[in-house]
Amino acid sequence: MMKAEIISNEHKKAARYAKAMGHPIRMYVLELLSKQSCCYSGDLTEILPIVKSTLSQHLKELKDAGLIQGEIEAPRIKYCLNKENWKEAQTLLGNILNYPIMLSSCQDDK
Amino acid sequence: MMKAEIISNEHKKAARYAKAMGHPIRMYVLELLSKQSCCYSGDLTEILPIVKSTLSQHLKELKDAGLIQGEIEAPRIKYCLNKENWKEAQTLLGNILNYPIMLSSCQDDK
DNA sequence: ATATTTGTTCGTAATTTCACGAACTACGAA
DNA sequence: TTCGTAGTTCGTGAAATTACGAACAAATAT
Repeated sequence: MMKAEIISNEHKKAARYAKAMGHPIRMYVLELLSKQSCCYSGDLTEILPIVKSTLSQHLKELKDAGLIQGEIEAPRIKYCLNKENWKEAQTLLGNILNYPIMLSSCQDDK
Repeated sequence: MMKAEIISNEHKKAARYAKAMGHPIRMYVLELLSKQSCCYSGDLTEILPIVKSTLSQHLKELKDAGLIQGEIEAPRIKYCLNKENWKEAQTLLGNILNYPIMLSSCQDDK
């Protein structure tokens, strides 16, 4: 049995989504989109403490990870969640996060 | 109003947890611990396609992020979830992931 | 006392991430 | 056509990530 197979595609996908969420700016954008359906990157630039080229990189990462999608609404770009993949992220990450916590045999860290 | 304040401590904490989950090996370990209460790093080394020093680094990252804790059980080390922080991760990430998906005005990506 | 087991730390190297400013593209408005 | 607005891409640099093997530390076993 190949060692590598222990890591399933689901582990990889879940990790990919988690990695995309692994930055405060990107977490902010995702939270916003989970609550407000869409946003414009211009508005984000005005609010966030980074310049537009940096924001563009973060949005690209979210796009590459499949979590958001952009639609041209000239001259701006409207962003919203990629619903299909967002559901997958909910499922994959939820499977891990929402598993009932077991009684562990490690001493508690107070 | 300071731009930087837009990013809350909760965004930062959630991103920190997500980042720690953002690698297939670490995702595997967390999934294992969410289902089986504890594990030994020696057993992981035998199963995972990385050498022990690399595994040690990944476990350290999970520890530094607060998601797991280790207890010496000489000559081995027993790892389990840090329940308190795991619950926090469930809450913070759940708040974002489990928000009901809104009807978006972006065209669907089929 | 010496060897074995278990895991961490160190040194190294390749790659990726993050951030910025400057330059560029695309579009609509004047 | 020329100008302004909205974003992306490019070039750069600093720092972090990922991985490995070698060396080390700590405890147990022989």
